[in-house]
Amino acid sequence: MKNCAHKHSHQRQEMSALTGRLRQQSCKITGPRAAILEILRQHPHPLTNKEIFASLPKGGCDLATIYRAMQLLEKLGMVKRFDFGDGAARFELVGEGDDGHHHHLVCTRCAEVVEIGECFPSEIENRIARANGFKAVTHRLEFFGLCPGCQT
Amino acid sequence: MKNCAHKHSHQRQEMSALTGRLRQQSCKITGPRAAILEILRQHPHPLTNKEIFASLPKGGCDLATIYRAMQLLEKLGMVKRFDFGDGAARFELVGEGDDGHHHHLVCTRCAEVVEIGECFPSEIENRIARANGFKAVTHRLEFFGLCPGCQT
DNA sequence: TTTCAATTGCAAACCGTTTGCAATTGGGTG
DNA sequence: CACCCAATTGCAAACGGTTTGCAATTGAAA
Repeated sequence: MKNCAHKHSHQRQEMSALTGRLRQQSCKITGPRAAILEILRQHPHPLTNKEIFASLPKGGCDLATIYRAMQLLEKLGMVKRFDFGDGAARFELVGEGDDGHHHHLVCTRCAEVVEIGECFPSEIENRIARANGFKAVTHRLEFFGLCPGCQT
Repeated sequence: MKNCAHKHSHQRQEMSALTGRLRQQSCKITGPRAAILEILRQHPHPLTNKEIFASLPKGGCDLATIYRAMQLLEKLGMVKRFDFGDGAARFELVGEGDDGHHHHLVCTRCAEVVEIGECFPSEIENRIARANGFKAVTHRLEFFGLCPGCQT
């Protein structure tokens, strides 16, 4: 299955590399898209569409455009969608060749997010898949707790 | 942390035990609530509010009432909320004394759900918590894949 | 049976997300 | 460099799940 042992290279990707990936798919490099990619580049953390919207330079673009851009980027594998269970999707830029699979530790009080290197042991996942006859099994895993600052 | 080794006793709970738990909290045993508990008793699987609504005998109750009932039951720990990432919350009855913590394997095509006995190793969870100074750490974990019948 | 807080139904409000459509625009082409 | 058209955007309306205000209803304690 998935290999979770690799480092999640969070070194900022070059803008040219990002736009190149778009161009390869005959997608236009528009103002809104460039601005969105720039925001994602600057925030190595999962961002909601609304947060991206708020971070956009004045006169940014429509919220709907961000939703559409994130759908596109996700489909192209340039962005990974995360779900912290609060009803809002979050996105993180993914390195080329990487699948972006990793997990987070989220503070249930202040929403601080820490990226986690650990992953669910694939031997166990494989066993679960086999035991139930499932194929192409992945998992969604997030941790929740109280961060140092929020422990009363 | 959590003990994941116990069996998830899915033997149906007595209706009287359920209503008793409600009564203890000075909550009324109303028609809608009894009907909802009955549905949950009969379905040892995560159900959405809409599914509960649809399973209700004719002339059931308002959808809003179900939402309110599930909120109450969750607060009382009688029901556990699950999130399969499709935007709809799902609920399962929880045995008395149990915390209901467990996971599922969900078919991404037909939505079949299998309950999983395995859990994320608590030693690893503890290590993650300690390493980041977090307290009271839990996790949300679900598996997704193609069930035997959906593998083309 | 009386009584009152708890609960319900209904409709409107909310929130994140999607979509139809006309206007705009990137970027390959001549 | 001007042209052209498919790709993209803004805007507003629609959507699906969930919540809420309020007046009417109802358990169950006394």
